[in-house]
Amino acid sequence: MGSSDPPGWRRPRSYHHGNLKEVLLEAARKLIEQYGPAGFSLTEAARLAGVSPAAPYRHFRDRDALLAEVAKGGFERFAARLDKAWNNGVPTPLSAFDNLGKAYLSFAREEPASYAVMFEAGVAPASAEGEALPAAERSFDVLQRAAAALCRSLPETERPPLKLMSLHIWAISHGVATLFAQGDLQARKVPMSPEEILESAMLIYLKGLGILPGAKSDGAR
Amino acid sequence: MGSSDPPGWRRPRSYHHGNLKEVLLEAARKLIEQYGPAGFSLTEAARLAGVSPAAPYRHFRDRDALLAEVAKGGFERFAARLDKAWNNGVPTPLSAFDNLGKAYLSFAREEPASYAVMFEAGVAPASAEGEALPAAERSFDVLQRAAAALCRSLPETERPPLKLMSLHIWAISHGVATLFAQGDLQARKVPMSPEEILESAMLIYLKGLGILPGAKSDGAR
DNA sequence: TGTACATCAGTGAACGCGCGTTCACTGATGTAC
DNA sequence: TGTACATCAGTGAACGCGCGTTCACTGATGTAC
Repeated sequence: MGSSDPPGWRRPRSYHHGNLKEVLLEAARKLIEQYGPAGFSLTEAARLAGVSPAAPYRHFRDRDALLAEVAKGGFERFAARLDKAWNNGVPTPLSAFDNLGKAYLSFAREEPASYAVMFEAGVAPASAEGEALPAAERSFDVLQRAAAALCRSLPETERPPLKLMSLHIWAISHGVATLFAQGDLQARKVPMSPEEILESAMLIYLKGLGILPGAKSDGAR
Repeated sequence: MGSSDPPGWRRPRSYHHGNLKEVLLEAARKLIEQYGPAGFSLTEAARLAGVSPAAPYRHFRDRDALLAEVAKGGFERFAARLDKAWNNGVPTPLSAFDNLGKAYLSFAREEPASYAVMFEAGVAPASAEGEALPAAERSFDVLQRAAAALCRSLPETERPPLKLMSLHIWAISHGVATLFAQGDLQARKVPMSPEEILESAMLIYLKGLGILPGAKSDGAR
């Protein structure tokens, strides 16, 4: 009936796949998850998508272009999830910050391939022409806005340099994510969950900044 | 004159190389630094060492065995350097801890290939049979001893779980090392050195634990 | 000190394989009239 | 509504390449006597 098909999604019919680009990206992510960014093969991704090895070249200039799109898509979803989790610091900056950390870890766990391509390989994400801020910077921007909001409870003279604080938060999150939350060699005999490790580290860090009150024994004072 | 040659080191003569194993490991590290652990090729390492592609098989069972030895050697040097930097907490735990962090970063910078194979790829380091504690655990053990020493100034009731604190320290160091200190895409438009980032993060973290005194404005109290 | 011989550490040619990429092609789709 | 045609998105065969690995080999080294 309708003259226009529903955009983006079609059942694979016969000759024309209709959905190949997205399917190839997903196949690539699956392969990268197993073999790493350098171990991934365009031919095998095509095989996994059920098309001939030449088919991907209708959608990507070459192997590197596909990898770059994996990174780009990853950064976009990453930025979106962080932003949503932060939720403008509502209801409170502290609870929102906790959500932000959890979102960071769950992205790294659910999309380990994207995360690896984004931060590990020397792959520069394909910069979409029309985009003002690359998604990578939008991700970092969420962290920076969170840091700023957390600092607002502090007298101005005691606030740390915003950029530096954001880098700290990023480094701690990234460290926990890559050491403990990445799939493969999961459970390094570590009895705690990545979320517990990250949250406790952040609590101590925020205490160190004076954003949270100090040790419990101090409460009696 | 002497009936026994100096062990380990000989000038490459003709047919017998004398030093091939170590040279191959170094060539591998150089290649991994450029192309990553999965992009490294045994054939090219042999070429770089100036021997035929079959020669490596006199020293390593296969490609994976060489990679595992890169990891093992890396962990050994890593543990040794951390241990030396920590120096049993002398002269003071705080200054020694600072040295420890710097040693962590300089290892990651000077041996990025080793560091990548150690922590990035799914490579299990070849466990030398006679060794009690694998070098990987000895590395972590240095962090744990440092954490313990730092905590000694704290009343027992306020000490954090040692293991957790060590994981925090590891995660922060690893995060800074992989995001900012690894060679390739150096300088992510970050105006600070990795050392500055790590040290400032650690200072705040230690303040949060009560090991260091709080914010300056507190000093007047 | 000299010789015989086992062992060690290389060579170089060859193999089968999967990869990235290209090419001329063809079937399906969408649009103009 | 129907037909002609341009365009899009696939096919499948082929290429050259570098890789990991093996094999029979050979030159150098070290040891026994």
